[in-house]
Amino acid sequence: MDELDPFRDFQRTHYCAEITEQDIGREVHLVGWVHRRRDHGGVIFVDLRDREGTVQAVFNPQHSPASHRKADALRNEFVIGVKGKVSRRPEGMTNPKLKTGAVEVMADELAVFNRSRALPFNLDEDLEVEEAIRLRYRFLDLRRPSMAANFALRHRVSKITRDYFDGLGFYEIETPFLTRSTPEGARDYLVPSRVNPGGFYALPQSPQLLKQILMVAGMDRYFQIVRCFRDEDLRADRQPEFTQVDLEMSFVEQGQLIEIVEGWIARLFEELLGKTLQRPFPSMTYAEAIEDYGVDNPDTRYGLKMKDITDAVKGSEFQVFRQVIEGHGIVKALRFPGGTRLSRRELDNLVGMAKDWGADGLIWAKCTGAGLQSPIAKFLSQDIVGAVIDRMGALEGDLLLMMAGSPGRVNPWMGRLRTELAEAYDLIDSSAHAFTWILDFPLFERDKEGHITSMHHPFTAPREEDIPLLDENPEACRSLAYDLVLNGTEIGGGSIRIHRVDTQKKILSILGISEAEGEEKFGFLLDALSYGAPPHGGIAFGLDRLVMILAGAKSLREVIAFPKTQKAACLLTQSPGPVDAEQLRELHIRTVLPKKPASG
RNA sequence: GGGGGCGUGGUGCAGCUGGUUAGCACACCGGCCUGUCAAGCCGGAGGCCGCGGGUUCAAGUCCCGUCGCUCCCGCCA
Repeated sequence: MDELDPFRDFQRTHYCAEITEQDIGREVHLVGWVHRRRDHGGVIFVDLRDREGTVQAVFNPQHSPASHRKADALRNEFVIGVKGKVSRRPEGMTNPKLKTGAVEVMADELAVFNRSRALPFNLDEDLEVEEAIRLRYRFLDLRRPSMAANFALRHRVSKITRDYFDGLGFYEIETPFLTRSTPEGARDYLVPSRVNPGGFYALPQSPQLLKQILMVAGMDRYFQIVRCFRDEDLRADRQPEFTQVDLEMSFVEQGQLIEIVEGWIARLFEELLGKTLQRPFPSMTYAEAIEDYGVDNPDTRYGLKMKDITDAVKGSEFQVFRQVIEGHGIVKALRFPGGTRLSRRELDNLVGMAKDWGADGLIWAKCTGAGLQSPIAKFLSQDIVGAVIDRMGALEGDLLLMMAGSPGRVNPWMGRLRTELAEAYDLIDSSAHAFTWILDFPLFERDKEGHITSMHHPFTAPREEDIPLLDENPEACRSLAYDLVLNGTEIGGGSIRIHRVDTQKKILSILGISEAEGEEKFGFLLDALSYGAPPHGGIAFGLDRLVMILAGAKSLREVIAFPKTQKAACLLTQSPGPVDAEQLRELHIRTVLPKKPASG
């Protein structure tokens, strides 16, 4: 076996990708990985790669017989050092695809610091490789230039974020990971306490209460780039541990906070994408979002807004409409311009899709010169057809898609139909970045069991003018909560908080949390609020989601160095894994595994 | 918890209504080659078709179960 060279007295002078025509004639010392080797029998080319990119090293037997001989043994991903002079590539040999394509390094010396086994997958091509393999060999996957670029971007997002908030007088303050479980929200990750038998810490879902306490503590402006944990099922845009840009300010109102956040986002886009964002960002109320888009995170890169046509179809002969309207349901419609070109098969697919979601049906109607062409046309009088066309602003060639049912079901389904249509018929400008603030969220909502819960969280302040509603009709009460949506993804959300202890107690009581329970779970907050808490509010952003969008990635896993799989496992470290019985004993823990069906 | 997709040499894929020797590209190994850059040419090695069961004369192919990865619903700001 060939000897490896010691790494000694080898001072790197440049990153590979930094070599330019300015360096021609200069001696450079480079280190990195063999990205690819091309052996022509005589001359050998090696694309030498480091974090920043690649440069071509040339091993010529006439120029340096010893290093040429040594280069013969190089293979992909060997770790080497090259000393040599930068030269201009011969006429016609430049590679315009490479940043360093006009130059090359004529190798005088080659040092081989380490070898590599044959690779489990190809690193350089943007071929799709099964994600399980990429994750298992994440150290190789991350060497791919596109991944390196994602982390360079992520670093710059963090750096700009720190600089921006520092510039506005925010303190970066750390909050504990070992904290206590609070009700509401997501499932907690729990950590058993060795010294307190039977006691558990919870990893924070967000530093919510502690940042409010920091405001009470007079810190005035706080921010943190902080890991948060939620033990819920994963999605392409949801990991069990994720990073928030979390901030909180005292003596602030919604408008001012929004302005500060927009300044930050605009700076990120300006510096990272060279894109100037129009400010202020557009906004709509929660009620408008639901009315027009069916969801509270509308993708505003395209139209296809929907409209309520309940009153227009009232009195129709169509049984489904009649029954729904009698049952206080709604009928909503969406206009797809030019949609009459859809074939019967395509329409059936749309209907089938809606039924897969659980919808009772989806009704289509083509606007033709001869009126509405639809399976339900015979149930609709001329008056009703006229009213619908009028309401929808439908033109000849348009397709109308209608759904009837309770608002809680029809709105999200129509919202989903809208995105499916936009995707299927290519209505999305993928280069666009459409921001929308969603304002005036309801303070409360009802869960499946009919219990009243906080829409945002229990510390969100009601709108001043809606406070009287707390007693009469809490569900109509709007809050001072706000979300920022980008291209249909919620990237941040926050609120003005309750700073009066009496209001906070009232909210808890509406939520059905008894005084004793409130005292036990949030006593420290109630205490803090009663010692001169300043008016305050804040917001938190999903850093991973933001970086994902900036990087144009389809999954969070592309911008997280060591992400979890959908089953919340790390394929690199094989976590979660078993622990010793002794460790469990110390923690006063006994595991009870689910029963498996008896085998044999 | 539920629904969809995928699983075939190291990687990416093909393999028809079940049929005899499982194919292609890249990677790998050996050889040739002094200007390539996804180098090229010649040759070679490499497969328990995820795993288990079933149907059948016969299963990569059909059925059931299971495991893994993934997308979505539920859940989650």
